Amino acid sequence: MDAIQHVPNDTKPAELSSYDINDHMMEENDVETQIGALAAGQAQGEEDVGMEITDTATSHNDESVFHGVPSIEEADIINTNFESQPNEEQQVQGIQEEHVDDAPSLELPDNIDHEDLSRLLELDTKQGGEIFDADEILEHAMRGEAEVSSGSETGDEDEEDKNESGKDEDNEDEDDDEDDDDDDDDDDEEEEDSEEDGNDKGHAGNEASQQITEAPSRDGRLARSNSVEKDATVSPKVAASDAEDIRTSSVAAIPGESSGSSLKAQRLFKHEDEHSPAAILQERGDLMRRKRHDSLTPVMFQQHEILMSQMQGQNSIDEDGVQGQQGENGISLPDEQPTISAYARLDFQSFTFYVQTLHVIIGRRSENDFSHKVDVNLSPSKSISRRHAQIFYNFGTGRFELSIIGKNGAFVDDIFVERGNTVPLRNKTKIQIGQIPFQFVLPDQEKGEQPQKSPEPPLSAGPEELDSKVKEENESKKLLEEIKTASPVVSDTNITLENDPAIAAAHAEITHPKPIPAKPTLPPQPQPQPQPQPSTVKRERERRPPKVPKKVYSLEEIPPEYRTKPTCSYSALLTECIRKYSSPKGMSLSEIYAGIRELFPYYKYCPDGWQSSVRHNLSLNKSFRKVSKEGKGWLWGLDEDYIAERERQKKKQAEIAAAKAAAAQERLEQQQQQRARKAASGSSSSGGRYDGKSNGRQQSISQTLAANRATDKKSSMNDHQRTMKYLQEQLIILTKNRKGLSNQTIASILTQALAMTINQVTQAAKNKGISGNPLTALMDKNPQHLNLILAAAVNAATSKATNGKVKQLVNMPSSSENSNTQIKTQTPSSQTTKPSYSSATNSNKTNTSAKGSSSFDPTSLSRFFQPRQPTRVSPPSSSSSKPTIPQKRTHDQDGDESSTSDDSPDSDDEEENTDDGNKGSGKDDDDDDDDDDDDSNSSASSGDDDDDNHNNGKDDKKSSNETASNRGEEISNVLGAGSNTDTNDSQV
DNA sequence: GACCTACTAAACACCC
DNA sequence: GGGGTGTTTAGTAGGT
Ligand SMILES: [Mg+2]
Repeated sequence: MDAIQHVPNDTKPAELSSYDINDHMMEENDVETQIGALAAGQAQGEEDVGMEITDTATSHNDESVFHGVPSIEEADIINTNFESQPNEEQQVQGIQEEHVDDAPSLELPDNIDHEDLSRLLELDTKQGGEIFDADEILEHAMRGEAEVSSGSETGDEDEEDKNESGKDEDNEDEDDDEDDDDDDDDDDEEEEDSEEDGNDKGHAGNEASQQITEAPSRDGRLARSNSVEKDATVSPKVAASDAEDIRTSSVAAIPGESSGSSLKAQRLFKHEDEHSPAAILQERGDLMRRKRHDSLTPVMFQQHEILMSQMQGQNSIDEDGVQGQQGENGISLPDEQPTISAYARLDFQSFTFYVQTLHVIIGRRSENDFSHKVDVNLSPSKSISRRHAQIFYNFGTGRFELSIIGKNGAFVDDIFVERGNTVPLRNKTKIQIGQIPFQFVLPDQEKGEQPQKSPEPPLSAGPEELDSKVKEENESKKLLEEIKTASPVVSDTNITLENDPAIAAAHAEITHPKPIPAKPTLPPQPQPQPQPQPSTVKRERERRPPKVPKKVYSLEEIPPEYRTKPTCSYSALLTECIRKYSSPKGMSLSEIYAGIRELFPYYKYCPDGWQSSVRHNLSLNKSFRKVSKEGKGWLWGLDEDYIAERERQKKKQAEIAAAKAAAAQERLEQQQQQRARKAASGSSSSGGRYDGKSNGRQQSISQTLAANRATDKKSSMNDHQRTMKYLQEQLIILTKNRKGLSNQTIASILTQALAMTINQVTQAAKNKGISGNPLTALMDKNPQHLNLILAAAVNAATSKATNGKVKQLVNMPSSSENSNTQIKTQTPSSQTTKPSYSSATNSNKTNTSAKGSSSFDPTSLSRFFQPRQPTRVSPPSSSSSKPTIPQKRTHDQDGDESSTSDDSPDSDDEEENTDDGNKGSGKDDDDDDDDDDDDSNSSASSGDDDDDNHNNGKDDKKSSNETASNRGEEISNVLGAGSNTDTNDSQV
């Protein structure tokens, strides 16, 4: 127990997890304080760091408590503490044991293929990079949180880094990214851990630490064993006892998936974030941290076990928890198995660090820096960067890889690897960072039967099998998935899970000790596992038979962030997933499922059914192609050519659109000028509409694709185009006097103003229950009002764009007189109504609208509309009922609660399109901001991009402003967006 | 109301 | 033969 208590998973923050070599030797100082901070309070007293931590952990251990989950804060604190702490921390993270070199040899199969460094390098950049990308986001979030919670530490780190070297900074950045990854991993782990912890009571959380230190107390192990059960299947290999451990590990494995996912989790978070804003971010951060903490623990694959066992029972966990000591090694319980579950271990001269998470950061910890997560603190030597290297599991390659972040590089198998390079790690790979040599050791796979078997690996767990068996993984993965699902909560949600009793219970089940060794099984809740299983081990499958139906989560069990369906389409999901996790060989369906779960935890909790959609998408969407056949099915990959083609088209169209827009603007300006001069009364016709089309919309690929269709729509477009044209013209007029603002600024202002106008009008109309195109209606019926709105929007946008330097670009008509002069010029292009600007009349509305020129007041619109109805009947009520904002298939949201429901969104479909992907893109927008960008890939976009457009339409409404503003694109663009996004197609 | 897009579900056929 | 996989079709829902 103690041991378990020692370090609660929770407590461990990612950082916590970190293991300092130094720590061992060094002090534990800070920890205490931090610990004290821990709110839990429990801990504080306790002890030394370790204890304290433990305490918290302990408390947490109790499921209830645990669930209570240490608030993020606590977790964070803890983490920090841990960091500071030496021993425990060490334990936590990895498991460091002192080690006896002798560790039983792990036999590692070399599943991992060794590749040439060069090769590796290549890989690194690619794959590794991607992974990290996701993390980056997380990191940001994390940092933010960190800052908030912890305080400044992050800054410290950075500073330190800087101090160290400019490069370091870079490294740090990288690190950050990595960290993110780590976080993710950790998170996953944490989840797992948490679960385990919950079950184990602390152990789980501790796992990492426990493992590390402890030899695992039996209890812990037992608990694990429970978890192990799940794992069991996974890694049969290990001896029975080991098996148990393994199981635990497997459990972890399960989590592993999650863990694996955890990496992605970040992204998920992002997505989630999308759903929920800042709060979510914070949560993420918290999660991240927590996860991290937890992450320390986790996993476990059999390998670990194996390792452990091999290592000797050494570690074996003493129940007691010697945890910390364990590091030492040894000991242990043979039978039960040592239990440390880990994906791999790092054998240092004086200690051993167990890699229990999918991402381990190796570097130099600065005492005050909590922000940086350093799982393995090599030395205070400046020659070692804070984040000098990171070991992570590359799902794409299915193996662990070492990415060198530190400026001074490192030696891998006696080959110098410069910073920025990534090298694959295989069993017994020698690594030297600074003056510290160590060896990367994988657990024997043999024992486990298949090295990887562990299921999860696929995405999550990767480690296990890393290499080989991807396929097998599939199965295992599935298992894992299931397992995950079972435990899911844990993993993903950490937090929530904690909260949820049910979850806890589930966890408990999972962890339950009972089973011990042999049976793994997963427990997902239902799990029958205990069943007698064959003795042996691991055959999860055996257990599976009972196959646990996927657990149905209650709302409470699902973390709030994961209750809503991601807004992105399946095509976007798939694109992102494949981009991020796929190996050159492609991804199997099960891997894809796992990847999606990782990226979007929502899918961990929702009822099955989405897989069908995924398959449907893969088949129909041309962006996805079969890469190679493996096992029952194919390995899927992205059809980059197709995607690239689409991209090209997209760009092309964008360029064309831009050109048109520019031309149109000029024309308009000229025309307007002429008009002004001539003062021609009826000038109405502006001359060619400059293509309404031109509105500037850039056609996206999808659009292009859809172009054909678009034509059909043209008719409908007319109004839209006309309206856009009108708006564009008006804007141009309104911004004639640029007041010295740069074109860019003006463009931004125009964009924002347009977006604001569209949004406000649209929303106001919706609120009023007006369907149809309110802008057009307004333009036709009350152009003055529209002009005022535009003017107000322009001023608001101007103020915003210039940070208040220029509050007005347009002189708002005090009341009646509008500044209309300008406005007057205009007329809605074609049609009809020409606004009689002259009158500036409508002061009322105008005024309101005008309100601030600076302040844009949409409300005025409502007024407008109300009366207006004539034009459209708007049953206000009904419409009103609807959410004003057109969310895309927000249903989800609505449904959010119902996880099951579907919500969802978007998607792709392609159908015809062939395109496939196009559709998805819509979301992208959102994503774009977030992810895409980051990823750059735009990935999502890529495949889906097209879709995006479509989506855009929907989104646009919502975010039109944002997008527009963000992008600061040209007016035309904005228009395009604003109007109907979909229109894109239409545009054509 | 017609069309689209996106999603879901189900039916089938394949393959392991 | 079960189950995963891949394809196809039908139906639905929200949006334009
Ligand atoms: Mg396809």
